[in-house]
Amino acid sequence: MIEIEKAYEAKKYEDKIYEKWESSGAFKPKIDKKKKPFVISMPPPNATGVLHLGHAVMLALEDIMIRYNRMKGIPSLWIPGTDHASIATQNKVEQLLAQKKITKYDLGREEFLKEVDKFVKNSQSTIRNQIRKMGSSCDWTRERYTLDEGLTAAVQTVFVKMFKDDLIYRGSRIVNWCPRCESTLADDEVDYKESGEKLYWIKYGPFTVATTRPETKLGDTAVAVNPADKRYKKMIGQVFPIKSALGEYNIVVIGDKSVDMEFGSGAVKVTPAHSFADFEMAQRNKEVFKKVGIEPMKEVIDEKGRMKNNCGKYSGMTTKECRRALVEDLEKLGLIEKIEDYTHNLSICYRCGYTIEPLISKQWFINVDKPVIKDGAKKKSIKEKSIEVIKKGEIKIIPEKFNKTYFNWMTNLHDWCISRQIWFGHKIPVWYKMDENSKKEYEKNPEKSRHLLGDKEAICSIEKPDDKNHYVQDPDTLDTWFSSGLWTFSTLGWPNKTEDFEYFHPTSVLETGYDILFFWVARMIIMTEYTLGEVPFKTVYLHGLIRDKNGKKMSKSAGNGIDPLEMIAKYGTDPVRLSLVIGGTPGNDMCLFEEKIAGYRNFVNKIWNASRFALMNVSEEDLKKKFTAVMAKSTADKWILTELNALVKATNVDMEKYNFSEAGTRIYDFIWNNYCDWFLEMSKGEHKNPIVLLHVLKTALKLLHPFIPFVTEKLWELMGEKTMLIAEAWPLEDKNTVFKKEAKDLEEVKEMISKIRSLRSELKVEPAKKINAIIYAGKQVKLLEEKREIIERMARLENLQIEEKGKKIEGAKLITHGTMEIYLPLKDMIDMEKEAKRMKEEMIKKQNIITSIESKLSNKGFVKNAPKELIGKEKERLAKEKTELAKMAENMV
RNA sequence: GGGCGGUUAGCUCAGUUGGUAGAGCGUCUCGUUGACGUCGAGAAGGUCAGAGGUUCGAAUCCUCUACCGCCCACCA
Repeated sequence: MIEIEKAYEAKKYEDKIYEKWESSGAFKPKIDKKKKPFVISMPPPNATGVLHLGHAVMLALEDIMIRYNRMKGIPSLWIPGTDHASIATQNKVEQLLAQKKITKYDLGREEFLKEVDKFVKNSQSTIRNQIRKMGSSCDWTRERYTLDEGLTAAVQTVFVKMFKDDLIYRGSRIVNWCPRCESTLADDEVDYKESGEKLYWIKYGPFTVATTRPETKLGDTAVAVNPADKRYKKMIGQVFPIKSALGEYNIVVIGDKSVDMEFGSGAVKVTPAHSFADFEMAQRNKEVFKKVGIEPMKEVIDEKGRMKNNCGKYSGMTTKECRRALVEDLEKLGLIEKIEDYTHNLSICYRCGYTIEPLISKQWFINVDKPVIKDGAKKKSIKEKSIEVIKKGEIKIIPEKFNKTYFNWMTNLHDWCISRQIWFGHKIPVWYKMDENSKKEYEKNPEKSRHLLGDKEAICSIEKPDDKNHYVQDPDTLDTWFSSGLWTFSTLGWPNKTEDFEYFHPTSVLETGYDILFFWVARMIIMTEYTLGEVPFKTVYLHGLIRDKNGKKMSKSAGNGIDPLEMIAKYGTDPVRLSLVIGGTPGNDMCLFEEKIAGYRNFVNKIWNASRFALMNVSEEDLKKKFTAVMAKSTADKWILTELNALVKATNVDMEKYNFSEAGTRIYDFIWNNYCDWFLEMSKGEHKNPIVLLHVLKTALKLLHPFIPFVTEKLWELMGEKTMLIAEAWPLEDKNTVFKKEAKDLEEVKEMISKIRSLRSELKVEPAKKINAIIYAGKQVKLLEEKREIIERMARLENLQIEEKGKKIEGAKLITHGTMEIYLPLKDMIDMEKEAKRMKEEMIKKQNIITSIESKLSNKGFVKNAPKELIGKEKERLAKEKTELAKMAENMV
């Protein structure tokens, strides 16, 4: 008899257990070249703040995978880390400084970066603690940071390699520009927001054009029409003077298929320097511009979103101010035909929400179409290769539906702009030669002297050029996704040929939310295939977003967010983990609400109490005994062991298929229904077998450990185990513990008890009231005699008479159960009339079932095509239903 | 505009080679039975969005429709 506390108190144990795991070295895999390792690179949380539910679900799922594989004896490595998240972090620090009325320019680059580092160190330690709170069994000795020394070396090495391969180039192109961040953004870093705008119809030489951005009129160099448009066809190639508030200017008419004849007037004003579509049109019509001597690129908006000094009286105005002023002036000139309300999608910065200003800028790009990766005799572009690895199945995405999304994105990928005008990040390893004067000028104000950074004598190298006095490093930093794209191998020590890298790469699974499939997953594939010529991981597991009870996105502003840490404090980590895993399927969003967590807290407590009961019924001696199949004594023992074995088998299949929700649900069900409600209840009588009681429970604890590591570990300890559960071997099938006949017999007994209980309840017999029963058991007399005590206790019977067969008992209620007849003499206790009616209804139901099975079995097609097993089952069932109905009919008379 | 999902019990969702519709929560009726009221026993509740097709048999496969959602593109 061992007694433990009445309820599980997570808070009391969790931190201590985590420390014990960590200090035992269990998180650190042993390199064993004979075994294939299991590796997950943890998606590094941004170094900006705190853990949210997205991280929590990520940590829960990855920990399940890692613990499961570790218990299977596979060297399992889970590398944690953080991402410097250049723009996000810089913005955050800028905001904090703004509260003190300080700008980054007040501090200067160096001082500002010191501030950022301070901030990052602080949030990193917060994040570390939170990852620990979730019970994540990651290897902290290998923790990395995208901006640490080693990773910086990896970033520089890859950049130089790409530069040498001519894959990276610097060029003036139209880019997404955030005037607030004063930086470029990649195409997929642009968000769209529906916004109510005006559509201005402007008289435009011989045309009328419609635009939402009249201020860009100052940068117009053409009007585009569809070459098939009869109205304008003849004008293509001609030059027209256009009246404006700043006097006249010339435009050329170009023909381009992308112009929609139906929209507006069918003629579009073209501002190549400030619109992606216009830029492309100008590219396609280069020759036309050349012929008439018009320079297509007329830049009128600067990096701060203000009108350039070539804009006369509008110079210095913001685009918004300019729009207002210009429209007013055009109205005075009678050039505005009409103004309509119009809704369209505004491009905004995904980090700060500010309106994007497309403009021409000199930036670094990665050419995604250049054939550069050797593949046999051919060379393939990084784009082609990245598509191929998914097509060939070298990388498997779960769920598969994302393959299509991935292909679509990858196919339409344009050259990737990788330079950012952000201070915080990896500096670009390119050096520009300058004479002394230029250098002085540049250093005085780098922001305004970018034009001095000439390409001609630029050097790309990690080291500063020898002649360092004449070189200035590129002031830009790299897109944060450039470094996170290298994450799976840079964290393993690459570019050094470390043992870790050789052994652990490629990694096994990349688990993350589907929302960063493009941002990160796709870029990892690109970068890794290019750099190493291998995949970064073999499986991509994508989880869904966590939403609130009404399916709404959780957000601070909506106030519907759930803080995982608060929930952990209230209910413990284990329930939070379960609530994030069970009920979720890969790639699908999942709702989370507090009641759900509370429900799993109940489950955790249930396991605790089942263990409490088991421990109360075993001796210290029992704890030391080792279970073997021969220790199974009773039918109940054999039944639960058979069920347990089926559970182990099914769980293994689910775990291998990444069906964690189903695996979790199944174990939950086993513990609660099979183990607690039946086996434990049965064990309260004569048939007690402490060894089986313990063995089944301990096996279930092992299966549950990846899901709810804390409570299972604690119970493991309480069961007298000296080694930790985290390092225990994963349960495997044991055919010696399968007892088909006994399992089936016990199911019969269970079913019988249920039927008696059900009838009692329907007839409103008080639960406490003991009643008599006579069972004609046929061949099952022996079984029922063995289980007599259990049946009596669980069905609340006073006097149980078991016979092989006998006569109908007048005035007693009959329950038919296959060939068995159970009579309950309840005459005095029930309303016989009502009961007769109920009985009739039941018989009709039975008759319907019989009819439906009969028609199925007389269907030639069914008999011919259905599997034999199924036909056998149906026949068996028909016989059973028929027997039962006959008995009922007999009893009615 | 292009693509992808979803629609199953009052609510949140499972349902993996097509073979008698499931869970949790909620509801109702009982219950102080040797662990657990963070509990137990029992019950009610579903023409699986709609229409057609394939099949002996469809929630499951195909086609169409409706509604909801997401992603990509971005038309001035």
